[in-house]
Amino acid sequence: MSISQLPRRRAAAAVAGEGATPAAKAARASLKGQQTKAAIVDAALRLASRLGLEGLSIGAVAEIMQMSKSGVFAHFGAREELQISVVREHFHRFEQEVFMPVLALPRGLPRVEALFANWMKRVAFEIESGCIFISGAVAFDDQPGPVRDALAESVNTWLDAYRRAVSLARDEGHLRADVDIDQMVYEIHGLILALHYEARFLKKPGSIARAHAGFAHVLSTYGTAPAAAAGAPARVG
Amino acid sequence: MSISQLPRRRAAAAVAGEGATPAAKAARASLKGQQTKAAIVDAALRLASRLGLEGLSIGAVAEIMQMSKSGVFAHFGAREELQISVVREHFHRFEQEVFMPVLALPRGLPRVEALFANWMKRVAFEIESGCIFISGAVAFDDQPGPVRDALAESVNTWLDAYRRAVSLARDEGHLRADVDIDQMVYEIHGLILALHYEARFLKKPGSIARAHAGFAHVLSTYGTAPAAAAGAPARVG
DNA sequence: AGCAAAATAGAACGACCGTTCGTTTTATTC
DNA sequence: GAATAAAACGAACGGTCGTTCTATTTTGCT
Repeated sequence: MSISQLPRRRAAAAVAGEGATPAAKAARASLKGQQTKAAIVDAALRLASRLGLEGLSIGAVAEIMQMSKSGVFAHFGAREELQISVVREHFHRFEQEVFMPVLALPRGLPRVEALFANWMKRVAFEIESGCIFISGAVAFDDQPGPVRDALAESVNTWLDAYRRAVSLARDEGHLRADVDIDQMVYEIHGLILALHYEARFLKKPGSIARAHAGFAHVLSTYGTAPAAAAGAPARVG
Repeated sequence: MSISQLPRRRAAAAVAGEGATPAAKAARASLKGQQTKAAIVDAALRLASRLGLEGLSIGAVAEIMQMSKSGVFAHFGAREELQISVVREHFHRFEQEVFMPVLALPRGLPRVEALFANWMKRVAFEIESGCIFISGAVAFDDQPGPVRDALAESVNTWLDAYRRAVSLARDEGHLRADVDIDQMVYEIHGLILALHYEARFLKKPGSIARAHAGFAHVLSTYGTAPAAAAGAPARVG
């Protein structure tokens, strides 16, 4: 089970050889090849988190891997492919850490709350390393191409998953019947973006608490729980 | 009058010559020099809005200006100085378009609303051109130096000004007495960031309306107006 | 007009980039 | 272990970048 029907990366397909297209010289990969490629993507992901997707250079990755530039390059055939691999890997980890765990919870408000908590946890961690979904969005917002497409697809897949969770919560009666799903997710997304901005760039303390308080505030408005009807406290310690 | 006590760019100071420090070869600028420099910064600002501050190259600016690279370079002595000039110019225009007009309004809620409206208007315009305060924050969030400092100083100056306006509104009794200023501005900032993200990167329609609805929602929670007490409509057309 | 200074041009440098190519080393398979 | 294919290397190419240096033009002032 996965976050959506996103076309999965052909895993066993690479082993088959698939007709041996000469132009796309993907070829069949050996065991060692797959391992080092995965290690390269891992290193590249760490690098791209700090420097951004556009700041990702093959030479820097090669130095970390203690490999030659051409050795790293050969695994991807183009820098763009490396960038796309990084985006996919980031999405995969995001899915594993944020989305998958909540499937064990009952649908409705519990999942909506847990998804936000996991999302927050991840972005809070990324305050120090940087978030590719955020930095990549800025770097590629005006630059069409496959990297931008992969990035937008990942983000949209996640946001759609969140909207579905919110929608279920409304169906369960945990949220007001007239709640605008897009509006609620928009406001929650803003809380996350403000966290990344104020904590990572401005280095303003207390941002994590403000994100949590903002979420409680959103719930108190759109939710149907009796405790929230009177309005949540406007101040947070 | 200005948005704050931010140290203004020495305007007439450059004419004096100030002891002729040889290392800082700013020297005295002729009339023509000042004009072309201003034109360069204008072109650079437009370019940096699209490509980001780090994507700003002297060669590209020179081509737009129909000048030689070295001709452009000589006005700044370093690329970093050009970037800083762009940041300052962006701040200056932001101040003129967003902050200054509201001083004509009575303090309190009217100013808070007008500031948001102007802020929104500007960011909505920047959906097509890009916003330096947002793209620059991501590009320089992990890269210390004078450019980052200039950027953070500008943003903090603006956010502080907004916090002061909110604080006055609370003093006037237009907001709840227990409102947390930082919290409220954090949430409003999130609405702006979400607008830039969803409209410019994801190209999702209706984002502007959602930002407005989000602001109304914030006001209905922190405000004291009787109409807002029952809660604003959760859905927006 | 004439002179000093500022503005601009042009060529070149060193660094880094992604990419290509031919070779060599390492893995996998029979 | 020999044959074969994949992986890795190392050098080089063409390009862009910021920057430097020297020469030339333009401007501002008396």
